[in-house]
Amino acid sequence: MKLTIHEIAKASNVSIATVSKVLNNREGVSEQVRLKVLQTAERLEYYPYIKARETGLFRKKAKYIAEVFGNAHHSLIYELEQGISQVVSKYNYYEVKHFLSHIEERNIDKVKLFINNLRRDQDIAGLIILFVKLNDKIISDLVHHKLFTVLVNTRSDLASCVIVDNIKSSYMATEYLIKTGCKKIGIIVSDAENIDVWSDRIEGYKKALIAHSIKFSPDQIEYENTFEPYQTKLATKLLLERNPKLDGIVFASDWQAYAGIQYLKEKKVAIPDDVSVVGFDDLKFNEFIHPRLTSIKQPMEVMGQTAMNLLGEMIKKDKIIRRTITLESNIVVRETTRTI
Amino acid sequence: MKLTIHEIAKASNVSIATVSKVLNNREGVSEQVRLKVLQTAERLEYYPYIKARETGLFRKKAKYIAEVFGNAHHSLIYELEQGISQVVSKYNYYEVKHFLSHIEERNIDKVKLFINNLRRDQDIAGLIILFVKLNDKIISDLVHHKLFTVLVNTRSDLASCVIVDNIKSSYMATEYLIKTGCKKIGIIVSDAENIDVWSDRIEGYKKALIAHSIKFSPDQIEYENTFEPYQTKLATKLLLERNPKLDGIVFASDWQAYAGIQYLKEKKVAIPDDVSVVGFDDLKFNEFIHPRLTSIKQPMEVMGQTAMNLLGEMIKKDKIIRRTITLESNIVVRETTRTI
DNA sequence: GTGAAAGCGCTAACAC
DNA sequence: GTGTTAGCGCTTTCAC
Repeated sequence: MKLTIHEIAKASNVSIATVSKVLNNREGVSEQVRLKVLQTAERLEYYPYIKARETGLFRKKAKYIAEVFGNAHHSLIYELEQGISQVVSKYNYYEVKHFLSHIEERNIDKVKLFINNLRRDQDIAGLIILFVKLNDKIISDLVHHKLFTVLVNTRSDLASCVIVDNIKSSYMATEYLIKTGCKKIGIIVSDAENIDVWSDRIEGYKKALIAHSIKFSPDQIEYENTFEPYQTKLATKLLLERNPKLDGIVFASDWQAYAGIQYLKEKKVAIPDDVSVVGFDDLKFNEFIHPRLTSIKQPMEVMGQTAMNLLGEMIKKDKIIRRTITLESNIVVRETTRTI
Repeated sequence: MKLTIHEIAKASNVSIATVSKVLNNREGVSEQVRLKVLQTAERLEYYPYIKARETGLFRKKAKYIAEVFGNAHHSLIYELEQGISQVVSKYNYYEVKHFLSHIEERNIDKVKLFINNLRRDQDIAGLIILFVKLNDKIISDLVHHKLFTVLVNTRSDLASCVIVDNIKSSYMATEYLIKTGCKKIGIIVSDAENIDVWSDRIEGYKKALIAHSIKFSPDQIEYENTFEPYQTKLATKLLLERNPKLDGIVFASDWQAYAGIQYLKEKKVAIPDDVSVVGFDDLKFNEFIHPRLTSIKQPMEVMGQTAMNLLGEMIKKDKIIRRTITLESNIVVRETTRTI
């Protein structure tokens, strides 16, 4: 913290201005001086104090992208982050600060407070918020402060969003079960309020049943928020007890499906013949579980790329863009469902 | 970027010094003025420019912890990060910047360069390097620059380390197979050079064989670096072909074990009776795979906590500590091994 | 080709 | 209680 350009200026018998020029590869310095300065800088192991550099008039633009993650399986976070990073490196002077809200004890209010505070950080070039449902007030505040923001996996009319149509995806999952002959289909889903994903998946599920004239009753929905295998098995048990003729289950996440499948296997329920199962997320493990899990795959990596590209566009044009990009999901058919 | 204390000073008819006092809750301002300033600040939506604040003489201490991750399964990264964050929040003025090197295309040189560059960032309070094997030069540079550093999952005499004894862990895994009756044990392991973990696991494996007077030949080692299921299955195939009587396999990671198990099942090899299997990492998924995977569990979360505590101690005492903390691992016995 | 001086936004002595 | 002023470490005119 002590070594400044002054020291190295003195040591090289030049002015601080000259040192600055050399260190920044500016013109107008004789090769001789340039070398001398460079050498003493090297010798003294001088490193510029970046913040000071950035405080000046000549201040560089804001420099980093902040990502704020809500609750999600870390596999998804990982893939999303991969996508973001790939694109960020193209705008290569940005770094990414990564904030995880589940670290904050899943406390959505803390997340909101945190995001609000982010506005104060004038070094943020842009913000990507993932898996966090914000109210309109916060979003409009962000927009109002011209903090470029892209929402991933939540919808809002007030900001740019990158989403997959979860209603459609869930419709697809449910319809696939119907087409493979399921007559009585249940759904196990979280109702944590922080993201639209869950409610959308319920809606898509219902729509599919209705579209195929299949009776629906609220009994066919089981809510499970903990994502603990034990709890999920319990949820599966309850769902089955309430619906003895159940022959298909949509799990709103693969991780929950694993526990559900385990329960079914323990009860000697044949999968897919007695009960078929579809999950969501298409985790890599799906290939290893038995039977291999049919699941809805969402293009997480691409979503990350898309979000960052959109953000990059805003930053470049220095203008808020309000665009909703909906990406397609697809069903990866494996062994927990019968063939059509 | 425009609104500074000058503007709000002018708007409130006071000096910038007064504004600064109010905004920093300093004494010596009349309630009247304080209120007025606060109100105009609110009205004009002023936020202090943090960097300028930190550039002054009065400069705050360095403010963040940098984590640099090498290659590891994201489950492990997640747990480690959890541990770090839990402790960081106790030193609550620190934030964590999180850097992932696999984003950098697994290029270890880039990681090293990156870490070297980190020295320049005088705002770093401390550095936690995980799953990256650094040469002595870099480490001594870090130390020399008084950049407080803790290494996780790699050893070095030059810096503080938090590790588990992988030789011992692997010995434990191998010995367990021996005790359950395995006579011919192979190991499938990565030989990526970036961490000691792999070589240690080979060493522990060999030691166990020797200790129990079991013949070892290099044929019993199969290297697999890609972590691709297909490649790992191939590795398993090769290992079995070279060692027809093989009745036990140590996989140096659970993820690889999954693929290996899948291969064995495809070949109708009974697990654990024909071939027993032990993995490393104790991923959560182990409960769901069939047969449930026996694995060596390492206390990732605790390692994160320990590393951050150690770093915190250095920062607090403003002094480099060179301490190696070795945590214990344990074997979680499930169904891929026979009972003793 | 080189250096003096101003200024970035902020805080903290120290006058008034 | 309030304002004046110096200074943080750096870059950038603009004279010399």
